[in-house]
Amino acid sequence: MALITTSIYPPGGDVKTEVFWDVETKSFFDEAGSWDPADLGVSLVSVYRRGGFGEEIRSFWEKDFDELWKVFRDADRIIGFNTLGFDIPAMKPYAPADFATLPHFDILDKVKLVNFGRGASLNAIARGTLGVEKIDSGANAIAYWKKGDAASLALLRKYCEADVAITRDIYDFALKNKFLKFTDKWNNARQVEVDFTYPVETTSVKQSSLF
DNA sequence: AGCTCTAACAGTGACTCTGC
DNA sequence: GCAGAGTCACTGTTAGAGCT
Repeated sequence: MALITTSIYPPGGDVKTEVFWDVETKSFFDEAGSWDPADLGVSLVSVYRRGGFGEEIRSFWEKDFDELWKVFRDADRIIGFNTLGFDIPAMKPYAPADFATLPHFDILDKVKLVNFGRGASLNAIARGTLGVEKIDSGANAIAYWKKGDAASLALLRKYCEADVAITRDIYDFALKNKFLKFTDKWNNARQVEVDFTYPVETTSVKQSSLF
C-alpha cells in the first residue's frame, strides 16, 4: 500500500505530529478468562508517525515498549480505531500512568457520535470508504504470535502495519472529505458526516499550559 | 469466546373506533 | 353500553455488531 504523500495538515502552517497505532494481543478473551483487554497481553504495537521530520512506520515488540512511549508523548494526536475501548485498556499493564491522558483520537468513537451510538468495523469502513479490505484477521494475529517462528512473526508485523495504514488512510479521507461510508449490519449503505479537523486552541489555553 | 450496546422483532396490553 | 376489530405503544427477547 502506497504511503500518502499529500500533506493534509491543519491550516495555518502549523505542522502537527500525528501518530497512528494498532495493537495485537497474545490471547483471546476466553483464554484469558476475562473480558478486560488488559488481561490479554500485548504482542506487538505498530505505529505510523508523521510530522515536520517526514514520516515513518515502525513496529514495537514487548521488549521495545520503552521507546514507544517517547513516540506517543511527542505526538499532537494519537489516532487509532476503537483505541478507547480496546487498545488503550490492553496497553494498561505496560503503559506509564499518563498514557491515557495523552491526546488520543478514536475514529470509531467519532463515528458512534454521529451514528446514533452505532459503530462499524474497521473493515466495513475501509471497504465502504476506500474500497480496500483488511489483509488478515485478529484471530490469525494471535495464531501467528503463538507459532513464534520468524515467518509467522513477520506475518503478524505485516498485518499490524497494514491495519495502521488502513486507519491512516481512513483518517486522511475523512479529514479531507468530511464523511465516511460503510455498510451496516443490516446491509444498508450508510454515509456519516465527520469532522476530524483540529479544534482551534485559544491563547489562554496555550499560555496556561506553560505553568 | 467475553462484555456491552443497539436494532429488529414478537408478544402483550391499552386505547380508540365502529356497529349493533 | 357493550363487544369486537384495529391500531398503537411499550416491553422483553434475540441477534449481531464492535475489538483480538
